[in-house]
Amino acid sequence: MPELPEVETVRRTLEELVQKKTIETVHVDWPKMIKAPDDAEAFITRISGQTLHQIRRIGKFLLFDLDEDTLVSHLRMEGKYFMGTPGEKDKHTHVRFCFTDGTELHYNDVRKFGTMHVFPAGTELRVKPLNQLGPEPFADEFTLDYFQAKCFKTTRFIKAVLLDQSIVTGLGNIYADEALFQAGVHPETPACDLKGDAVAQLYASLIATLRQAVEAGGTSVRSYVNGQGEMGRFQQQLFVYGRSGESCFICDGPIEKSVVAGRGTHTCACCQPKD
DNA sequence: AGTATCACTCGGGCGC
DNA sequence: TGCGCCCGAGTGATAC
Repeated sequence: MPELPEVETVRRTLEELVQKKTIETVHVDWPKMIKAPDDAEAFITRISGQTLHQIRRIGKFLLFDLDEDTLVSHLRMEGKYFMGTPGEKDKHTHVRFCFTDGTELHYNDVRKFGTMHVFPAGTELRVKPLNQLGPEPFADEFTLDYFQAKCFKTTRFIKAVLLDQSIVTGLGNIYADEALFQAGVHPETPACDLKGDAVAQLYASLIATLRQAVEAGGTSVRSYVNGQGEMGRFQQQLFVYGRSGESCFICDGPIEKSVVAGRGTHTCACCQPKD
């Protein structure tokens, strides 16, 4: 499931492949994934003829800057982009962007959970789904003070806080579990009960974990590959995610799996004591 | 208002 | 072979 590091890797690899290409036409085989404009035909006619200038990323969203519009794309669970063979598609390819030079960008999504919105350029940050997002973990606004204040005023489990995109955007299940482990914090700790040094440790851990994952080109679990079809390397550095039943690299105790905030959660009881 | 819970989107993969 | 169920990001509805 692509989180910030995976989406950033897709952004980097994809931008090289499609920058300055002009969309001739678009084929949409699953109209339900087009959320704005209201119908897929309007989506197609609107972006046809426009040139792609750059790809930005906000949280887990990709933003394709066109001449007049911005295409906002969320990969959700298993969405992926790649340069496809013109005219060739498998049953999970739902959108094909055909460029004037004869090449095609394909959007493929087994789960069909991904979404696309098109807005007039410059307005995308003022409307859903981007207007509810909190700061990026690497942004100047995401300070320790900010994070501390958010934690201090809620009784929710810290894991739920980390997954809340309106508090900090880009974290998902993998990096939430990894950051909590590295900080030695139990995911079911009420955020307001965290000691000052635990908040600081967690703040540092989540930034460091995400930074390392971006450097490694993301984590390949399930089917994630970047825009050029390559796997990420960060799975070699996971301490807890997907390791239930295996032994902890630090203390040799068992990695346990439970459900916290409605999500499968991986912990080491010894390294992340509940109190 | 903040919080918790659920339904919903979907299909591969699983257990039985 | 086939059925029911789980998983999960995000949104929206509901209830307290």
